[in-house]
Amino acid sequence: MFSKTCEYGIRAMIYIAQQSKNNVKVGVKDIAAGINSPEYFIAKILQELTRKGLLLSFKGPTGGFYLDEKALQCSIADIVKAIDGDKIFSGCGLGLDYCSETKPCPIHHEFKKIREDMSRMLTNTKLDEFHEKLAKDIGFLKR
Amino acid sequence: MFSKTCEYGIRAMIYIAQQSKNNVKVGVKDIAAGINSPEYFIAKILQELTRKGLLLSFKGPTGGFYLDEKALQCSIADIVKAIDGDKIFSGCGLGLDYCSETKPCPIHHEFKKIREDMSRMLTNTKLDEFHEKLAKDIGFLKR
DNA sequence: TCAATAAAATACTTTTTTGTCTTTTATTAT
DNA sequence: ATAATAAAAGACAAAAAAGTATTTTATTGA
Repeated sequence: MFSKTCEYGIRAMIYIAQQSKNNVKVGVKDIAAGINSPEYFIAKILQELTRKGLLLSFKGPTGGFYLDEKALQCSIADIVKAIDGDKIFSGCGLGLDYCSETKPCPIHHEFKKIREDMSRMLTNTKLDEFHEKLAKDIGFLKR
Repeated sequence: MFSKTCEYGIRAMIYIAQQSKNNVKVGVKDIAAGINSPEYFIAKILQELTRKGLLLSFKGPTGGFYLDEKALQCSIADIVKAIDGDKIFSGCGLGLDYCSETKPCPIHHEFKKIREDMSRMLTNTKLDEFHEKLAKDIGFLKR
């Protein structure tokens, strides 16, 4: 469904959202341990998300990654688009470049509904939901 | 969504299903041209599907790939499982190994419905549907 | 029988994805 | 000022996916 990069990215963003409850910035090491991902790899992913403006960061001691009120409005769909692009939202299920309503592939219409449901779900799920969630849920971002 | 290998595989199977209307075996070259895929690559994929019993083939002159009545009962889901495995049907959206009903990831329940819809759709779509379809539809398997 | 045909098997190359490591830059607290 | 900290940047390595080419085996029709 999503690339590994994207899976790690979503998990990290949810983790950071949860941790941002108490306005605390979290470091890469902490995040990697929290979501069970390779440390250097997630670092690269988070830097990319920061560059794209979905995530905030601060260098130096007491630094780390964090989300402010505005960034917490980010949806899972935003993260997926930033990392995997929008193939999953608009691409043809059979990989055809010019598949469309007027020139549909054999399973275009069946796929459409599923893509729309997924798109809606990912768009409606925002990081601030996880911000509210209790600390015990964090464990479920690992393994 | 699916790997490139899987996309080509599905397209080829649909193409063969359509061509099997008149009990004609189709060769790799014909299939590659028909679905606009790399020739050697689709050959390898079809051999794998044949080995797994989803597709029938015959060597030598007048040989090629074909589907009999039984093989035409194959669903898109069967093809996906044979090529990409069942990650898309049962795997966690965030890539967690032990995500489950009792230990769900933060978006487990939202994902569940989508996975189920997709699974149902792919399972209910069988190759013999395409077998019935008109020849003009074939163009929509390319590009 | 034998030349032609077409899939099967297999080896190989390229590209993309995933993952690791080192150096640089910004920031803080002493 | 400066030592410590943590992200940013960028180079590098390994693994997986995608794609290509060659050789072998089975089958047919002349």
